[in-house]
Amino acid sequence: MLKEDHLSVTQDCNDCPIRHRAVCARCETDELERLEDIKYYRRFEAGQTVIWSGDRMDFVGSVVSGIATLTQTMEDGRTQMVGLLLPSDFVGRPGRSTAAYDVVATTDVVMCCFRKAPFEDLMERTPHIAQRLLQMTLDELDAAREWMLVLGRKTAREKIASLLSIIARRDATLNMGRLDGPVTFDLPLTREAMADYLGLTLETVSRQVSALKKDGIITLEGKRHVTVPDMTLLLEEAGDDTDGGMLV
Amino acid sequence: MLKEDHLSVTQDCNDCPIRHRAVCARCETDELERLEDIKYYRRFEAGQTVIWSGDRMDFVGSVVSGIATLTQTMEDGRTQMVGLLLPSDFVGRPGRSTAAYDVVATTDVVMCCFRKAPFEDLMERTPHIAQRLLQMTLDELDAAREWMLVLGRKTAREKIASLLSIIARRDATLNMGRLDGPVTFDLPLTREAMADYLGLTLETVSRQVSALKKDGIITLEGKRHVTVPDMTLLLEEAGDDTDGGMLV
DNA sequence: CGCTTTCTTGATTATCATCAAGGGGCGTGG
DNA sequence: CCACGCCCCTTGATGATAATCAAGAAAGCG
Repeated sequence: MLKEDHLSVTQDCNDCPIRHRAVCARCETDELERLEDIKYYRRFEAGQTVIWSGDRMDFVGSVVSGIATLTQTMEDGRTQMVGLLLPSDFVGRPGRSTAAYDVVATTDVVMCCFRKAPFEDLMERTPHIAQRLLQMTLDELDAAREWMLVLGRKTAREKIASLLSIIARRDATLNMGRLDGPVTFDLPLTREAMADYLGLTLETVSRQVSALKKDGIITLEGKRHVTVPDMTLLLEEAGDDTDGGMLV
Repeated sequence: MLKEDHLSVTQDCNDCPIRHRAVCARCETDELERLEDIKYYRRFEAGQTVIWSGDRMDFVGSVVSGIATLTQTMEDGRTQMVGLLLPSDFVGRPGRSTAAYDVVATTDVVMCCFRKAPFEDLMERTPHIAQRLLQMTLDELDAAREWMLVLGRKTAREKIASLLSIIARRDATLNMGRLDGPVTFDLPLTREAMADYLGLTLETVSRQVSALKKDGIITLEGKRHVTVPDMTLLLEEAGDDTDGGMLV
């Protein structure tokens, strides 16, 4: 009902909450204006599929608010999450016409979309866009490689601790929180989504979360609200280099 | 002894075997000339470490010949391969001063290196380089995501079959081979490297290779020379969508 | 308040890791 | 040319970790 109202809330790029972190971050005023010409907002409800793998993609875009996941599914139903899309993250690949992964909204999501063909044209003529996209893609590649170590070599307990650290760190940077005292955040994922992220079953996720709680590494209020009394302990459980630079 | 000779073999970009696939692929003649000014060749012997994680990196570059690996290692020694670098692949990250991963030469390797600072300058002024690097990085990200499915959700047997398919496909495209008859190739990796690639132990790799051999999916001459009588069967073992487009 | 979705916990099983021993190829040196 | 040693690989026995199967509790929602 109010949906259409929400759609029009964020029309002006200057008021955009992701203005300085998204693919448009480096654009000058005139470049932004050209992006405005081809942009439109779309809203997706929690649980809704944004794009099916294999579907034709005629837009690319940025997550403005909410959380979405990128997943791959095998024929027999086994699924692996391969990307977690947060506000300012980019969706879609210039130069490719069909989606390679399922994109699903985990919470309500607002996306700032660009029609693909005009966006590609603009990118050819606007180095600032391509430069920013390169930077973002390199960051994602680094994240993917970190993730590969988690998937390939860590134990279930370490996997859970790793995921919690990642979410805690992100929340801290987004909300200007600090990492040297107790850290508190909400899990944006169900146990099943956590399992798909980590290559585990949801039962194992549940058990390991309980174990970390029993050992005092974390405390829970309800199932989703997590407090980490001492980040150092959590990072040790994750098997990461002892706090190396992370708390700085 | 002949080493220094080899170093000077590939001095002219026009004769370069990776000219049309590396980061310089889109460059015009004048752009290439500016790259020539800042490039130099380096050779690494099999087993030699190209860069240690955490080390200062004052160059970036392309693999000209040979194979190198990107690996991460945990404090207790567990290691995960996160990249397999083949001829034309790019090493290093513009805008970052220290290496994030160990780079190790698996075979003898020749690299075409660019001093980092001049390369970054040149990239700012040469969209053709940034564009090509973006394309290559997006491809790597796709490969990493495919790899994540393998690490997170596939069984040991499927992992081995997946790796063999990847190598077979690559060999076919490099050597203009076909994938619709028997396919033959050499494994460029030891059992241990395969294990680090797949998140397994070398014993499990050995057992699963033997099992695929016993079941007639592959045949072996020696330990490294593999023949796949029927790619369709191997792809089925890998758990991939039944040959979908792969044989085209 | 009842229903569905999400989560927890227990019992059992399967898969892969670990520990252990030995085979085969290859280069080096006697 | 052969013997020795080293590296890489194979195979077997055993054990640990996480998956599977199953039941029920808690939380969210109409």
